[in-house]
Amino acid sequence: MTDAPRTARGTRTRARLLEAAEQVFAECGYSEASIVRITEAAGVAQGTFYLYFSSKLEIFEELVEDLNRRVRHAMTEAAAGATTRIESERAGFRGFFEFTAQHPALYRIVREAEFVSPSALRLHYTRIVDGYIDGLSTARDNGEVGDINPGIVAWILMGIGEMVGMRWVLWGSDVADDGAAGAENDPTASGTSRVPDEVFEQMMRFIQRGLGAPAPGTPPEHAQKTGKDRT
Amino acid sequence: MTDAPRTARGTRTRARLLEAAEQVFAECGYSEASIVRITEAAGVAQGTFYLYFSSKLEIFEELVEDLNRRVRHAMTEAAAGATTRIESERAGFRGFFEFTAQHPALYRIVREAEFVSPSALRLHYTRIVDGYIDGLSTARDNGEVGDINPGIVAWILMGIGEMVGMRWVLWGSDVADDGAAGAENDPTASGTSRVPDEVFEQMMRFIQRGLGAPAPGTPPEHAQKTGKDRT
Amino acid sequence: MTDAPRTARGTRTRARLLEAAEQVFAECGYSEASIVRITEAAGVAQGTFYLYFSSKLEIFEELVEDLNRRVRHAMTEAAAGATTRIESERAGFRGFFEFTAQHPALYRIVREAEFVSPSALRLHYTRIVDGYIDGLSTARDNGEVGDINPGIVAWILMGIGEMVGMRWVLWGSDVADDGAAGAENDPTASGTSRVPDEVFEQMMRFIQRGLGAPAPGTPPEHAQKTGKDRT
Amino acid sequence: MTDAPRTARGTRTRARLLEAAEQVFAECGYSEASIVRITEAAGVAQGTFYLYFSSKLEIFEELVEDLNRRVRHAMTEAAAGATTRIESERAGFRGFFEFTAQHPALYRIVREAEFVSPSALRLHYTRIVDGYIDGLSTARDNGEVGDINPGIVAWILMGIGEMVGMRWVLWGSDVADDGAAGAENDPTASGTSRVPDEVFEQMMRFIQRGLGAPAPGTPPEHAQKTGKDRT
DNA sequence: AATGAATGAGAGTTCATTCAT
DNA sequence: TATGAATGAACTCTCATTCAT
Repeated sequence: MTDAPRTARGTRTRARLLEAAEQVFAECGYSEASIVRITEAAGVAQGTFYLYFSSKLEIFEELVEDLNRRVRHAMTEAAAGATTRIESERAGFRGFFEFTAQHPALYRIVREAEFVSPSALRLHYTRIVDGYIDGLSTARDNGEVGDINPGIVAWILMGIGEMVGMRWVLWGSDVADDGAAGAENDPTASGTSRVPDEVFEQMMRFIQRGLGAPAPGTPPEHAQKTGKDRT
Repeated sequence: MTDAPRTARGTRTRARLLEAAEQVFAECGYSEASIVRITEAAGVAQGTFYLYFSSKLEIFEELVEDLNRRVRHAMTEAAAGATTRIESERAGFRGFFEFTAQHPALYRIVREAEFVSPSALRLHYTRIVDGYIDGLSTARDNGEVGDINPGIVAWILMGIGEMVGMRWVLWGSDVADDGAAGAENDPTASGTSRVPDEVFEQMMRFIQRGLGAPAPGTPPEHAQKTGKDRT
Repeated sequence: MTDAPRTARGTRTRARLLEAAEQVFAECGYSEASIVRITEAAGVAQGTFYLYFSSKLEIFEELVEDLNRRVRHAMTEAAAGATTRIESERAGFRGFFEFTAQHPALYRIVREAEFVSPSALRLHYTRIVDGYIDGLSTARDNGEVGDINPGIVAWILMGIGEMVGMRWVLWGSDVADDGAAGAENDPTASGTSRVPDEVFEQMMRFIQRGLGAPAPGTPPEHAQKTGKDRT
Repeated sequence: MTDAPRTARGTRTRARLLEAAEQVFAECGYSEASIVRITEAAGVAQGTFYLYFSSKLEIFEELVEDLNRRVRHAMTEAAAGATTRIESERAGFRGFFEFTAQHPALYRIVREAEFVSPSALRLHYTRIVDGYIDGLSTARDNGEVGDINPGIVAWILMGIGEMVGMRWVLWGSDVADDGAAGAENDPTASGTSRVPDEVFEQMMRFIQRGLGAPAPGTPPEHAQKTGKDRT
């Protein structure tokens, strides 16, 4: 009754609907987004929507799944060339922020998903977290980080990334915010993401210390202790 | 055209509406919540609502403001007796999680606010963050933590608290989640909040290290203590 | 959330909706009838409908119930003055046909109810049938009719009345129908109903005989046997 | 613009559509039935439907026509071997009930047809009635029944059959119904139809008497036989 | 201060039908 | 002959809001 297109034309239409949905959801959020808006954006009739999706919720969940796949891809892709744990972490966060900057939908959609589709929300977070867990477990076993519990610390990293991403990528550096003034005034951010360098560095330094990781270039046996010496 | 009640009866009605709204918003989210439901829960007629609030948005924003005031109160109250920075931090997080456990509305409402009232959302986060900034600035000047940028690190702490709160307070410890298995199986959480002790301790250790703070029981002259000296 | 009006105005509106619904259902049948049509006919807004009825089905069922009550009232009322069983039967059918002529909705609605609300349909028939059963049981015990099973014969009477009503009241006497030509050409029907006299008399004679009832003015002891002698 | 298939394959497809339609209409009624459902049940694409039928109404009317032909066939077939009028009547009703039991569609569809296609409905009834009229006219001329008006009595028989069929074939014997209790408890019905024997016998006795026909086993010179002589 | 009837725009969804392939 | 994508009007139903009482 719905779902899989059987011709090339159908495939194209379905894809256009998904694109339109991402755009509309990002702009107005789940509940303000309407099928009319989505189909208008996709340039098809309302009825066409129901040829491929059985409800607004269904396309939403597919979209969350899709974005999740893409953000994870962006993160692993970014981290691909890294040789040390911490480099990989840096690259991963960079990838995350850049993806967020390019697809603000991710953030907006995911946060609202709490009410719309709790299961989709959990799956999204859990999948990303699982990636962190893998990396952290390996790093711990290699002595690259301290004796942390990866299943917990992964959520911490997730929280940091999400909040920093919201604050600096989504809101931008022009937000009135006493106290971080220095950073605000410097909109020069590396890459395409809008996280100012100082913010990114502070964040990475915090994480590194938090993980009990040796500073870059420091012999591994001094790990946590000598973290202060760098810079 | 609305707003301030002029009699004691009116004051009571208004309060009942706010209470009902918190409950209804927490249960269904902003857009699913309807005035009918709120007025029903408050035991008044639909028209009565508009005697005290000019729109659904208005009561929502007032509610966010109210919750924000209360969560900050809970945090400072909890931290009141603390003598060291880290103790205060611990107590603050404890207070935060406990409040969240008792008022899941906070989380749910705030996360959806992104689309409903971005300004309310920002105000909420900013106010909490400002509290962190104050504490962190003082701590840095006292040498209790490393030479961090409080305007950035505050957001990091916010992110950690929010994600851990979502994961363990809102979702509970019974969520399937490979990797943090040990923690999951131990639902003994201190206080009324549902964050398992191990999770809480891991989080605090991460934060402490991240801040460049001396580990508890560690002689202050060592490693982390001097973190502030750099730069 | 729906149903009972609390003011005189509300009561009036609800009644207008029911009236409009009867009219619209009679005209177009259940599925072609739309809430728009009903509310337009009632002169209220669409939303108003849902103040008093939670769905099209609900108003339909209430209407069937209502019509059922009224048709039974019309039948018993008509039969009130009758002294013998057969007189009462005659009067009852007369009442039935007259009501049908004035409220064609009854027929149309009830017949379509098979798909819409089987329970309402059954209740409708069962209630009328129960009336027949009572009358027939008494008549049998009095020796006014033969040794029939009232629980079966009642349905037979129901069927006769319904079909004759459909054929002559609803379709009218102007229907092309070879074979009953004589009756057709005589549109003079007693009372306000449109069942031609000959049809009514044939029907009553059939029923009388079928019941094993003595012809009017015949001593009861000859009951079935001498039925032929009358006229 | 549509209609007649030109190949064997087309003929098969058309037949499959009709079959599917009967099934779907019987299940959901006319308005709830959708072309999608019919085509799905038939295993063809939606567009294919319009190759053979120009509209939903058209297939409906063809179906009513078809069923009408078949039910009449079933009735005449069943009555074929009968030697007396009353035997033939019995057999005819048996055939009718059996057909109804096997094709509940007949009932359901026909009753809803009132709104969908009044002309089809009338044609359906009229044709069956015409069969009765023929039989009754002959019987009357032969003195097998009283001096009835076949054009009227035929409709009476139709009504009896329809109501008994609805009550016992469609609803079944397990319907709560005070008064006919004895019959309910005996689900042993002859043939494949579900009309209990007692119900069938009561019905036939009623009809026989109503027609002024001699009871079976009654010497023809008595009572009912001479009913025709009156007037 | 409080009520609850009334509104009407707009939501999601269905479906008979058309048409290019 | 057969497909299935596409249409768009129509449907039922919801809800924030207004207003007479």
